[in-house]
Amino acid sequence: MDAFFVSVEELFDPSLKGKAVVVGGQRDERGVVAAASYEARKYGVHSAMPLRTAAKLCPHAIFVDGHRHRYLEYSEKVHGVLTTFSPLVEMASIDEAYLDMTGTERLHGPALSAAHRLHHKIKSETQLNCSIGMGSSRLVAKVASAKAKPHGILWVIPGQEARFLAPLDVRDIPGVGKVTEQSLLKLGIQRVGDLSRFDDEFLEEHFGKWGLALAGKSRGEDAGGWFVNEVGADIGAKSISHEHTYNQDTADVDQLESTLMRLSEMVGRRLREQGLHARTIQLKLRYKDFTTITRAHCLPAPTQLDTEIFEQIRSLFHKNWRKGAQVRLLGVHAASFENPNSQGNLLEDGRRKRWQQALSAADHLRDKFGESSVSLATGLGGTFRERTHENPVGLPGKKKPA
DNA sequence: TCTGGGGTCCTAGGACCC
DNA sequence: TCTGGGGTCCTAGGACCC
Repeated sequence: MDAFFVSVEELFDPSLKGKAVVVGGQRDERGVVAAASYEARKYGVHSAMPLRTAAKLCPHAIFVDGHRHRYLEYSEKVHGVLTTFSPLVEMASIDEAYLDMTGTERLHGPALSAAHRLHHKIKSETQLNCSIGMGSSRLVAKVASAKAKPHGILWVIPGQEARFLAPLDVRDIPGVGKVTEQSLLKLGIQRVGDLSRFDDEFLEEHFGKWGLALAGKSRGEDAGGWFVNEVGADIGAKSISHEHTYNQDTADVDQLESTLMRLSEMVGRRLREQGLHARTIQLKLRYKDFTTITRAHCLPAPTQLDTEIFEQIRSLFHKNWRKGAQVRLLGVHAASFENPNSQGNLLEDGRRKRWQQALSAADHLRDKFGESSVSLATGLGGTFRERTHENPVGLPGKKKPA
């Protein structure tokens, strides 16, 4: 999708159309640009740039908060259209998908004309622009769609893959970021064509497994461990996490613990929604100076309970936090999903079951009355922080009896 | 310029086991 | 008396993507 978040926001507020728009937060907030309109990009604004930098580069830009649920809703609409073109659809992200069009000629005609009809249908059904890349591998299709933007279609004819890629910057290869680009530059490799002239063994020596993948990519192949699945073989999530960056760094234990409780609840809730049980619980801690640590603990049995997650997180936090140090960010991460093997002792099982019931009741209440309607007390001196719509992470406020 | 949030994959070392 | 080789699991960190 082209400038997806911006385009969706324009549907909700048509006055944004044609203007410099930055999605991701307000101009004076801590945060980065999630998406910028083409108008804003003219001023050098791009995604991942700090909001404050964007405000300096483009002072007249309109800053809009992100609305994830809106994007998910439109992503689902797009997905609906895609499935009418091929049964093999793989959503690669919220605004990106691969379609395997092999064998659809009888139904949709030649792939290029199918692409044109898809282009039209996406626009008429969602009012959004997209770009389409066509190729014999995912890599080629993805790079082609990037080159087709905005609102274009680009077909790389089979056999022409290497020729299409050769003049492009290595940075255009998905997976090559700043670091890899610099390492390649030191070897005199700037374009994909330069890369393809080195043999596989040389690249493997320098970059290990990744070097071998790079060699394949320079020829337009997916091989190398990144894109080996069949299109449409969508795999479930491997981890679930939530994190929060404070607008002001803090060293207030109550506030920090309150945030960890909240994040644990959010992770627990999503585990239950997806019927998952996690064995590894990880804390993320970023200090004022941006140094970041992660500390994980592996549970004897997988869990989806807020209380068990928070218990681990709380202990990891107190074992690792430099007392009094200003904290910028906290995160809670759950991974190593396993089936719960209920062979613990019966007493524990009964206790867990009751928690399970209490939590799904709480989940229901949150569905009905909003996120802030239910919370577990953190048990800090018999009080908890009130959370309101304006104060979603439980910043210090008036205290209520637990 | 002062750096979000939610993910995936890879590397590497240590513990532990046979 | 000073040591192998293969495997798995756990933990920490980092590159990268949208």
